[in-house]
Amino acid sequence: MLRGMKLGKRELDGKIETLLLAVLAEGPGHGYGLVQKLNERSAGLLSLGEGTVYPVLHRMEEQGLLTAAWRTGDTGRQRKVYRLSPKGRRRLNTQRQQWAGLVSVMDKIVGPVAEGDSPLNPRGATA
Amino acid sequence: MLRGMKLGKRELDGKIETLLLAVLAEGPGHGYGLVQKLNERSAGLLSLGEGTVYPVLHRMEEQGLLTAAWRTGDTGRQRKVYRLSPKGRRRLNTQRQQWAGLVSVMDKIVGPVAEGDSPLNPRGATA
DNA sequence: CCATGAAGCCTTGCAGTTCGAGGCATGAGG
DNA sequence: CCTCATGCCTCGAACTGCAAGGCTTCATGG
Repeated sequence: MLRGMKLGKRELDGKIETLLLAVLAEGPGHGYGLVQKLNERSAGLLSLGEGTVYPVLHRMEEQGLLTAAWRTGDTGRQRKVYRLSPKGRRRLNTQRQQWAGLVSVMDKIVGPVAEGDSPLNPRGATA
Repeated sequence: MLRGMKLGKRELDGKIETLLLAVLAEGPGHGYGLVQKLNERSAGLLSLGEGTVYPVLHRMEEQGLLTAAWRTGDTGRQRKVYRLSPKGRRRLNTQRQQWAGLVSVMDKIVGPVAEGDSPLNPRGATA
């Protein structure tokens, strides 16, 4: 099977924050779990390491987008559970708009992304 | 008219190369003109400076994606005219795929960009 | 003649981001 | 005891956009 190409190294630049905000908007979560959730949902296109995500979470907490609390999970293990703050929710909105803006620009200049033209389903691979 | 918010500072990260490839795929052009073309076509969302674009062009030329030639334009002025190389054309393809991949990931996790939800046409502004 | 502004090109330094490598601790299962 | 998965963290390298600044030529107006 023609494996979908992974995203380029810097393809994600600036988007990880948005992704985290979106996932946390569905409910609280801890770092390690968030990494897995993102990687799984991306259907193989993403393979983030923890070393990539943790600094982002710290930055976001520092900016007041997130609140963190230590919780003892089901396993009796200590986890740092992050929760979206009101400010974070607002940020998610503006991030969504900026993303829409980028899509708009790319559509105009690079051309729209055709249906079924994603790496998951490249043209000519399906017959 | 309700002006659409400009893109965030780093929103473009990594995409300028793609934009340039796409524009040059339509025909050769020189730096200064390319900057204007991009800014105009973006309908106000982009406002790139030359200091941003020139280094990218140099990098791309160095990588063999572009070929450059000094030409005397209509005004009798010297211009450095860039032209897409075969390698550049291939790169454009992979860039398009990666972009499609990113769109796919963002769709899955952040949610799809609704029609007319771009900063150019925000919801609730159109009647 | 001189000033101004637009067309054109360029470089340098700063700041922000991802990523890989690496390190530390706990609990479960062999 | 050892190893693997969970779970957290930090550091340095590499890349990128951006602002600021500088250079030259041509056309226009005073």
